[in-house]
Amino acid sequence: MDLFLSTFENRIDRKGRLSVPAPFRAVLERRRDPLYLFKSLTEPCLEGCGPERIGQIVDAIDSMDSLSAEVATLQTMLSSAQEMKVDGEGRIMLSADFIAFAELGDMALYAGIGRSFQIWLPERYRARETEARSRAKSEGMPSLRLGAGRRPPDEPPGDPRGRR
Amino acid sequence: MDLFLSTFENRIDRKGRLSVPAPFRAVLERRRDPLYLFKSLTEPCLEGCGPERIGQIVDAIDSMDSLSAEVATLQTMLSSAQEMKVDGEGRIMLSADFIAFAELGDMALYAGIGRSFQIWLPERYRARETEARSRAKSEGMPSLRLGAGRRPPDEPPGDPRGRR
DNA sequence: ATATTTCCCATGATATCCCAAATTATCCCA
DNA sequence: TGGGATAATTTGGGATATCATGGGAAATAT
Repeated sequence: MDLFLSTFENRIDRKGRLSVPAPFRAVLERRRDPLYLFKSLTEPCLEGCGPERIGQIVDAIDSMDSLSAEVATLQTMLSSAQEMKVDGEGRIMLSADFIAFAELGDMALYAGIGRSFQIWLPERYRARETEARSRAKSEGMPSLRLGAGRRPPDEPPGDPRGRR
Repeated sequence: MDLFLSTFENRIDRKGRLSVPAPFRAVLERRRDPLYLFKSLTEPCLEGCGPERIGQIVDAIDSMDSLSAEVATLQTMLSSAQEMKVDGEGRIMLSADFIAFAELGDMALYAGIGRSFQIWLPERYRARETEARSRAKSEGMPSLRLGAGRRPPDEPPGDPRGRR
């Protein structure tokens, strides 16, 4: 299983082009998957994924009551989604809409979060990261059940298996 | 699977012509499908799709009690449907009836929602989007079980467990 | 005949392609 | 281990193609 991991900071040039990090491109190319971006529903960032996630949303909509608020929410995700064409140099073009939504300037930060990744204004991402870290310190780690989910709950803390 | 995604805002010119977004045209042309538009049953917008969705509606009607209210409702969709002719530049002409129904002015917003798309008065669509986003923030995302896709089929709908 | 609609071509804006420079990472051998 | 060579990646810019849009002329209908 190959995943989107780590963070990368790239420049948005004056034409609105942005390089996709080579490791992310490698993941998509290995699967021969196109890249989709859509506006996050809950945060000021863009989400990137492959087709399978888009397909899940489409199928969920078809199986739900078309009058429900949830369908409207899922439709909002799809109607903000774009299949990105990657140029010969591995770049995508961010629409003005995307740039405005994530409030990007001339730099963008990719944050790999496993099966998908996000694109943030770098300063904002870092602020959020330090915030998350201090929350972890004061409130303790979220309950993480790694593996098959049957690890004994009394395992000693300080487990080095953090992220990264 | 090629889908209708993203949003596009196009002008309705003084002759009443409206460009179909090139990516949407590409989806239809690849399948050599004509384009159908009909009035939404639930919202002040037009729905666009290929023949397969029209066929689904026809089949649904055939399998239902012909005296039921639902059948009358579905028939309303069909009777409002028009096969649109697309000119050499990829434009359609909206009937006065369609324009009045969706209350369109001189701009139209296409919203791709997977296997179909909608046409809205831009301001109205954006208001609806804002609403959906604030609802998603306060009430959490719709229950989408991403990843291993092993959601029990009997899970209650409206599960507030958002993702992440 | 008069009003629409359809076809055709023109134009401006913008995205895409292609090549090249600059930057960074990787490798290899001393 | 160091340091230079080599390769990979990111970034920039000009040329080209695509797309949305507008308008005139031909065709069709009223």
